[in-house]
Amino acid sequence: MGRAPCCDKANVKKGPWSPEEDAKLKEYIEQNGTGGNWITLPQKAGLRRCGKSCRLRWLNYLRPNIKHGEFSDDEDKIICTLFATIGSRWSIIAAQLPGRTDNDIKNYWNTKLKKKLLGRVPQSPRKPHQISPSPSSSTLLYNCSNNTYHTPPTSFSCFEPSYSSSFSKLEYSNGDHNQQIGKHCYNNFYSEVADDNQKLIMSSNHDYEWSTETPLDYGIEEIKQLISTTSSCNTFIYYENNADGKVLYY
DNA sequence: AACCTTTGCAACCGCTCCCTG
DNA sequence: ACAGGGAGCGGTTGCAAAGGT
Repeated sequence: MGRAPCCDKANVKKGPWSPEEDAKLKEYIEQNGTGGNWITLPQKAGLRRCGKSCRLRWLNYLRPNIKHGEFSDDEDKIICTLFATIGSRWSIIAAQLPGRTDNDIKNYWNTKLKKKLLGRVPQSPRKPHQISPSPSSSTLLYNCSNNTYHTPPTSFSCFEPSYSSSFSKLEYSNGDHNQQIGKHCYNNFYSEVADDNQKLIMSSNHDYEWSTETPLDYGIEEIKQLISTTSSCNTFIYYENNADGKVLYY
């Protein structure tokens, strides 16, 4: 026996929203707010929709100040930077891009930005390195101070990043131990490419800029070796599912 | 012009988180 | 401390439009 459905599936409409439904939802929320209860909202608003569907429609399309259309270069850079840092935490990334929704960014990443990046990165013939045991999060942190791999607590989910206004510094704090694990990762910050031969580099003074330095397209062993000779590096993140085995190196 | 393939995006699904009783 | 339920999130799907043959 599974969990109870959030709504009466038989009596809710699915699929694209009509202009009439949009108008009803918008009018209701503008007059009454969401009331903090999406489940009962559709009934109150006179809509035959699931509450989750209403919430999604409002957040992604109807709410004020939604920005549609092309993403700017600056937005691209921010998305790339944050994706390289925190992965597919679209809601967090969206929070840094006013007017953009997580769904928008996710779609943009999956359909355009990822291809744009991958298309410009020479595919490595190297097979992805396997690390065991593999974490459920597909993310490993390597700490060269003690030569060990570890998984971020609950796959980063217990981390709440705080960003400075310029995104030049990100910090993660662990709620239980108040650790600031992420901060030291940003010396020699390194991210994915945005243009031919270009790399987004975050320097030790926490500024970032597009650079034409040689790409860091290494395997795990090479990275480990590199780390052992690079004093400024403490940590890198290895995305195990990365198709071509690339490492995001910090 | 007709058909097929690709692309882009809105929306759904199912899971986890978190709040409340 | 625990269970239940709603909110929020990320992955995935479906479909219309655009592009290619």
